[in-house]
Order: sequence, then C-alpha cells, then structure tokens
Amino acid sequence: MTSQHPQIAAGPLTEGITRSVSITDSLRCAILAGEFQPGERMLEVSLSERLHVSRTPIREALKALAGEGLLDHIPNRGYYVREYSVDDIVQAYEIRAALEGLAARRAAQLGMSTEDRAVIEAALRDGEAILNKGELSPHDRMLYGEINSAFHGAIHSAGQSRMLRDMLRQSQQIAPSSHRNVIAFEQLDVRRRHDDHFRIYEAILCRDGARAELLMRDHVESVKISLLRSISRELLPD
Amino acid sequence: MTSQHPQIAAGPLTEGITRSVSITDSLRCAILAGEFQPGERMLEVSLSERLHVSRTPIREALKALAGEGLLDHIPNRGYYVREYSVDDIVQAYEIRAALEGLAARRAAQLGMSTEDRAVIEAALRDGEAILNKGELSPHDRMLYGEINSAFHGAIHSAGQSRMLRDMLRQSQQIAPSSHRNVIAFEQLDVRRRHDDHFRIYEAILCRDGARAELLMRDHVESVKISLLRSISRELLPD
DNA sequence: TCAACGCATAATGTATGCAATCTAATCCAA
DNA sequence: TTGGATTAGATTGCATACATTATGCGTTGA
Repeated sequence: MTSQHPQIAAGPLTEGITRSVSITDSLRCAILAGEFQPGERMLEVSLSERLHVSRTPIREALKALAGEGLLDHIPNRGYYVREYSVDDIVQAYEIRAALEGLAARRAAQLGMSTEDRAVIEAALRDGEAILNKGELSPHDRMLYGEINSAFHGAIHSAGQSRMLRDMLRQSQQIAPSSHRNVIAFEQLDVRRRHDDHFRIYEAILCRDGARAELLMRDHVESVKISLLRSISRELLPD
Repeated sequence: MTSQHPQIAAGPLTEGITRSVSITDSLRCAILAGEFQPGERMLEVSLSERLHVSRTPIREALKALAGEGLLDHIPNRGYYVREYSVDDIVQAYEIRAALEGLAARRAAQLGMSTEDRAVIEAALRDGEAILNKGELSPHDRMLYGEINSAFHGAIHSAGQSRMLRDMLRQSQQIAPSSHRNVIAFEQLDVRRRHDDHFRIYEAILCRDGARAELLMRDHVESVKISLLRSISRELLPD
C-alpha cells in the first residue's frame, strides 16, 4: 500500500500553534471524514512522511486521539482506527440521549444566558424558514444540520458543566465517523424534530427541568429509532 | 520546592509492560491519592528524575492523563493537576446518575450473565453480613466500599457497552481525587443504599428496565444529596 | 517611581538515533 | 506436507540533543 490517501491536510502546520495540536486536528478530521478505513493501522513513519514532521508530534497526536476514542492503542503494536459497529452507534445514541437529557434539565434549572437564548431562537427561526420552503435540497439539509448543531450546542453550553460538554462531544463524535450509516432522514422526521426543539426550549424557559429532560431524551432516542429503522430497511430490500 | 512528594512508586517500572503505561498508572494513582496539589504543575524534568526515566514516557503519560480529565494541558506551558470544585463533583454525580441509570436499564433489557449475577449476589450477601454486625469500624467501611464497587461494576459490565463503561469510569474517578470531600457517610445512609441495591437487582431480574433505571438514578443522586448535606453542615458549624 | 524593553534562565516542543519488540518468511526436522 | 524454530525486516519504545517558547529579573528611559 503506497499513497492511498489523498493529502489529509499538510496546510495547517504553520498556523502558530504547536505541530502536535494541529496534527491532532488534521488527523481527527481525516478520520471523521472516513479517509482511513476502520481497523486500519496508523503507521507512525508513513504519517510523519506524509505530514512532513518527525514521529514525535505524530505520536502525541495518536495518543490524544486514542484518548478521544477514535483510535485503539496496543502497546508495542501501534494505533488502529477504531471500528464502530452498528450496535456501538446505537449505544452512543443512548448515552447521548441520557446526557442531553441531563443538559436540558440543568439548562432549565440554571436558566439560560441571553447569548444561549439568542442562539436557540435564531436556530428555531432559521430552521423554520428552511422547512417552510418545501422540499429540502441537499444543501438545505446540510444547512439544517448546522442549525441543529447550534441548537444542541447552546443547550450544552447552558448545562454549565465542562465534563458534561466533553462527554457529549465524545458521544456525538463517533456517529459521523462510521461513514456506513449516513442516515437519509425523511423530511417528515426533520419537521418533527424541529417541532421537538420548540417544545424543549419552551420547557426550559418555563424552568420545567423534568419535562425538558424527558422531551430531550425522547428527541435523541428518536434519532436512534430512525437509524434502526433505516438499517432494517436496508436489510430487507423492497 | 524540592522533594515534597514521597516516592510515588518507582517500583512498577520493571513489570513487563512499557514504561509509558506503567508510569501512567503510577501517576494516576498518585494523583487520585492526592499526592499532588490541585493546580500544581507537573514538570516533565522533575518527574523524569523522580521516576528515573527520560522525558519521553513522562510526556506520554501526561497526555494520557489529560485525556482522562485528570490533568489540564496548555500548549507550551505544560500540564497542571486539574482542580475540581465542589460543583464539579456534584456535576460528576449527576452525570454518573444518568449513566448508571442507563447501564441498569440496559442490564435489565439485555439480561445479566451468570458471572455478573454471581458478583452481585455475593455483594448483596457480604454487604448484608457487614451491616448486620452493628456499628461499622473504619475497616468495615472500607470493605463495604469495595463491595459497593463490585455491585456497580457488575452492572456496568452487564450494560455491555465499552463507551458507557469508559464514561462511567471517568465520572467515578474524579470524586475521590478531591481529597477535600471525604464524605463521612452516616451508617443509616449505608443501610439505605444497601437496600437500594436489592431493589435494583430485583428490577433487573424482572427485566423491568424503566424501574431499574429509575431506582439506580435515584440511588446515585442520593449520594449527591448526602454530599451537599455534609457540605452545608460543614459551613454551618453547630 | 514606574513602565517598558531586553536578556538570562528554564521549560516545553521537535528531531533523530538506538534499543526492544513484533511480524513474517524461510528453513529444518518429523 | 506440516509443524515449529529461527532469523531478517519492519515498527514501536525510549533516550538525548537541539529548537522554540515562556518567565522572571534587571536595566534603562522618561
């Protein structure tokens, strides 16, 4: 196997920060973008040649990514791209549901800052505008994806807990990493989830922590259900 | 500041595995044991001198521990022992409550292996024996702590999710790291929590996931409550 | 007196060479 | 032919030297 991968990204090496962290970012993006096969070995020398640095910052980056759960490390045998089975993805959604529920509850109990509220209200407004346009173009779907991230990000922020934020990021990160499961969401699903957002925000504004948690948990669980549904469809071709 | 710390543990360096991982373990233990002050800087050179290795494995260990949340890393400025406020500990219990609830639900849904059931039944039996002896000696309390860990560990195992286990370990790890909050549990608290264990196990055996989750969540939350109570007592000396 | 600059020291970041370990192919013997 | 041992190549682990960056103190100027 020679130069099987495109280029990853040799650019950000000169961006001021240390090589170690910029390489960590580059490799993280590359892995999440599916530029490495699941289970593939991450050879220190080939990476160092491709990125034009020595093995040292590569090793630091690999260790960091292993800490994030993107790689597995076996002493004396190197790092491997971690494979996530469908069941792993489902588990990640269950964890995310539990944690997002907690974040929503805390947001309701602690109250939201004006900044976080502004982000959410913009997300609700912009999402509404997109969905009212009728059929969603691929570009619209991508746009809605960002709006969705902004909504959840604001609630994570409102949870006011670094540990919670870190764990949420980890549980969110693994789903896109398995390129196999690009869920083609039905338009109705998107509409329904957008409506969920209104209710969740309402519950948070009313300081109803229990309701906010319940709604958020079910909101995230519904994504898990969609995933399972699309997989069973895939197995049963019509 | 010269040799302020005892010895940490220079022993396990020759235990077969790589220096990097054994040093990671040593430092983790030392940090959890409170042998470093919160906020204290972890200097690579002094650690390498104390442990008689070069900076390289030290740096690997520090990066790994930063990934676990025990250290903070600022590029070009080194690693610091992460400080956990009382609020951080409370948040960790809330996260743990959510995740342990999920683990209990999954254990109920998936069923428990005979090994896990055996561990739990031993924990219930041994705990009962200790509690029936009357007043708890410090040694008994430590023993009960291990029994408690065994109980929860079996349920984590029954959850059958690596990501869930990893996150649970992280959320459990930080509480003991803040030596300030050694909660002096009332004996009644211990009794009550042991009874909780029976009910939780019963719910799991009945495959009642919702009930197992509810009970487990409240079980862990009650520890948070005890912590908050003991702190408010501390602030209001009678 | 105080602020700002510059230098000296120390600590982290990176590169490289060597040692230890793993992997796989080859060879020998049963 | 097959099974196991052996050896060569490749890869990771570790140590060390050098480069870069931070930090503290002293000096200088207004």
